[in-house]
Formats: sequence, structure tokens, C-alpha cells
Amino acid sequence: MGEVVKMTEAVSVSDATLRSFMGYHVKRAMSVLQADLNATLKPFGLRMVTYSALVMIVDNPGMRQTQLADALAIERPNLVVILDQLEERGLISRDKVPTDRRAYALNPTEQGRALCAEATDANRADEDRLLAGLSKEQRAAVIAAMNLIEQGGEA
Amino acid sequence: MGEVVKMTEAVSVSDATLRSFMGYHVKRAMSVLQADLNATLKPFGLRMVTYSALVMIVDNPGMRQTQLADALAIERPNLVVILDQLEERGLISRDKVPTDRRAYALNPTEQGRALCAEATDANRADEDRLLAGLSKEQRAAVIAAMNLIEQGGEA
DNA sequence: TATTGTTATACTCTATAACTATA
DNA sequence: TATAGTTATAGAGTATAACAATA
Repeated sequence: MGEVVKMTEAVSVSDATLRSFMGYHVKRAMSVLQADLNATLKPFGLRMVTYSALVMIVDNPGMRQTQLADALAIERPNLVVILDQLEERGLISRDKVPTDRRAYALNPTEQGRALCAEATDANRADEDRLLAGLSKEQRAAVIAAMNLIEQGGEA
Repeated sequence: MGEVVKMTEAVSVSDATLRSFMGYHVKRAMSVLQADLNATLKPFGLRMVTYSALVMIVDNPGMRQTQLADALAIERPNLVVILDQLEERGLISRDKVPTDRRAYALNPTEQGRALCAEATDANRADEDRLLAGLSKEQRAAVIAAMNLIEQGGEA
């Protein structure tokens, strides 16, 4: 350990270098978005992942677990626990596929559809509040930029 | 704009509902940005967090651990391990503060400053590549939007 | 042999309580 | 009492190998 060099008091901290990096800002924004989203979803007994999985199953009834894992960009083993939770709560069912006895067809229950619709409305309202300072065009521009970044990673 | 995420067989999966949510896109973009950034930092023996901490210390020599934790929005206990790594590699030092014997002043070493500059250059080049499809104005607009989201979370 | 869903496991990241030594 | 740094720990999130049943 060193000797005495410097001291800081009630001083402002400069993030001059980091501020010019996109990753820095996206990480911080993501942190807020995720916390906000999870708080909104909590009354429904859902988290960001479980909600995303439920939405996908409602939008694509009959899909298989491997498809869902690919679509959500998560690993198959990690999806199992998520689906267990949704199934235990009676929001989805794993139905046997007659043409392939290894696979399950994922389907939403009536309750699952209803909860999904409510959660989606709550979510929409929450994001509208959070993004109130942005015009529809600005919002679309940000989403386009995010998509571009996502594509760039594959190249 | 396509709604198709992936083709596992002859079947397309629709993410129509999720596509309209900002959180969905920011999460996916963040995943790419972080993977990309960490790959760029690997040759320097740094990760995203250790790099961020190093940059902050270089930009704000003498700052204390509590200040740094606040600035990076991470918990104090988690910062300890990060600083341990930077200190073991001789990139920073924890120097005693004469006016407060509880605290340490964080300072970069010469080696730390040098590595920080190299890593920052590599980072800049990497982000320029990833964001090549965006004009400077578009980039600034995205960063402004991210800042707005970050502020909104506090309200 | 390859694939579907599963189990077990491990590694990172993050969050909280409580300790020590100072203030 | 309160604060700075630390320790221990627990919870998410994420990644890989390997297994049983089936293709």
C-alpha cells in the first residue's frame, strides 16, 4: 500500500471519457428500464424473462421449447425453469406433439392470455411514462439504432 | 420491418408484441455491446467494469471508493473485488488519506494510465465499427435518449 | 447419429447485512 | 452515532456437458 498522495472532499466526479461511449449509456438505461419493468410486472407475478416467454407463447401458440429459446436468445436449459413457473401458475401448458413424441407444444391457457394482455397494457403505460420526453419519431429512431447494433454484433 | 426472428424449421416465429417495447430492444443491443466490448478489452486483461473503474480513476485521481461506487452505480462491496484486481495488476494504488484514516484515495499508476489510453482507443475503434451505420447526430440522439431514460428512473 | 427436453453445475453480476476501524 | 472499506452470503442471469427418450 502506498503513501499519502491526494484527498477528495465534497467534489463532483467527472465521467468525461465514459460519456462518449454508447455502451456506458445503454448499460445505465438498461438498468433503469429493467428495474422499472420488473416493478411493473411484480403485481402480475412476472419478471422480464417470464413475461417475454409468455408473450411469445401467446403470439405463437404451439411453438416448441427450442424455438422459444432461440427466439428469446436464451439457452435451452435456462428456459426449462422459466416454463416450469408459467406452467405451475396455470398460464401455459406443455402439450404432447403426436408427430414427435420428444417435443412439447407450448400453448397459453385462457388465464395466461388474460394475464398477458393485462401485463402488456401495464407495460405500455409504464414505457410511455418513462419515454414521455421522446416523440414517436425519436422513439422509432432509437429502436432502429438498437436493431442496428444488434445486427452488427453478428457480423 | 420484419417480424420474423428465426427459422428453426419451415416455421417462422413472430415477436410482434415484444418489438414495440423499448426494453426488449435495449436489452438485446446491450447484450451485443457488452459482448463486443469485453472481447475488445480482453487483450488488455480488462472487463467492462474494470475498464470503467480504471477510466474513472484516471479522470478523477484521488477519488474515494464510495464516490467511485456511486459514480459507476455499483454497490460498495462489489467494487472492492474490482479494485483488488486493478491494484494487483499495478494499474492503480490505494493511498492513505491523512485527514481521514478510514478512507483511501484511488490513484492511477503510470502503467494504469498507459493501459487506460490504449484500451480507450481500442474501444473507440470498436464502437465506431459497430455504429458505422449511424451519423454523429443519430449517435448523439441515441445517447440523449438513453440519458432521458436514466433520469426518468429516478423520478 | 442427431435432436428434444432435462438435470447438474459453474461462473458472473448484483444486492444486503454485518463487521472493523475510524470519525 | 455515523461513515469508509471490507467480508460473507444469497439471489438472479447465463453458459456448458451430459443424460434419457425419441427421431
